Amino acid sequence: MNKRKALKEFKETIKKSGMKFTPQREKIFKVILSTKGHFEIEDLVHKIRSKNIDVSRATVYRTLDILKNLGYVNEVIKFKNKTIYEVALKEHHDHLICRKCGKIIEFHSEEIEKLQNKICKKYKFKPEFHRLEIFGLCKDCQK
Amino acid sequence: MNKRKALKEFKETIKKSGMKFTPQREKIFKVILSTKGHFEIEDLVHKIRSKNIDVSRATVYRTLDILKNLGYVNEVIKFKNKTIYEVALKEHHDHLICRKCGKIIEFHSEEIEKLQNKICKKYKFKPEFHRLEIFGLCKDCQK
DNA sequence: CTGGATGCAAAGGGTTTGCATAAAA
DNA sequence: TTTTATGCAAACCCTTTGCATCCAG
Repeated sequence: MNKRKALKEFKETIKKSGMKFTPQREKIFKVILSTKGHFEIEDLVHKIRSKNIDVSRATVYRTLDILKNLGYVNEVIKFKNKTIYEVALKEHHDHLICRKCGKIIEFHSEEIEKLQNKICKKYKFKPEFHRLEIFGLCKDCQK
Repeated sequence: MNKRKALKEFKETIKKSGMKFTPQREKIFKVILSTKGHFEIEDLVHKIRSKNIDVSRATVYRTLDILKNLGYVNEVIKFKNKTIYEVALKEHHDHLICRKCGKIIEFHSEEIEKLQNKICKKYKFKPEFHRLEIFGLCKDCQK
């Protein structure tokens, strides 16, 4: 999905949800769209500030919460009391997280997903989303 | 492993690591041993207080950190900025977490573990531990 | 004795919130 | 005009830390 289209869709969704489409929300959304991979709120605030865009930290937090509820971003993990997010536009995937350098490698395994569904069925549990994080040492940090 | 034995082993481990075996550490360890399933620090503090045991919150935090490093407890998840732990005496397992009532169901799948190892090999990643959390609605909360 | 452990209270750091003001609709 | 959003700063909450005191080894 291209950015123009995504923005338009976001505008409509926001309005349909009874909220207002403000310049701040537009700006935050745009910055997130241009973000590759994972980010934390502080990153966002700095990125926004460096573009001479005026949005308060509080608004960034409030908007992130909205974006999470609308499904535009996912909370990946709470690490050292900081929340790490990711843009939710790509396909679902899981993470290998290097304990040493912090690198995050994404992977996807249809086989694992299938096994998860099997387990949920067994417990009559209705899955909505999941997180699989494998911590360890990446290729470079094993040296 | 019974509690007496676990405590003895803990005492030895603590000493071997060059730390002191204090009454506070003993008390905290005992309370954790008698804990079934998951807990958060505040639970621990209250449990300890209700037994008229004097241990400061700071010491509980410091001891939990030691227990984590020694492998006696695992950090399960950070939820609403609170850390949830579990006793690490049982076999490794993963979690189904009910988004509505907060219930945590444990499961284990050897098949999933094997697939994970396969993936790590592919990325030349050396896994140390992992977390698989499936969020959704438990049997009761689907009604 | 002596160095690590404890308790207290204060500081930290990310996140949330109350309130007056601003601006979408 | 009405209602929701913003900005600011203060409040929150979990967690960490500095320091004087204590105590296990």
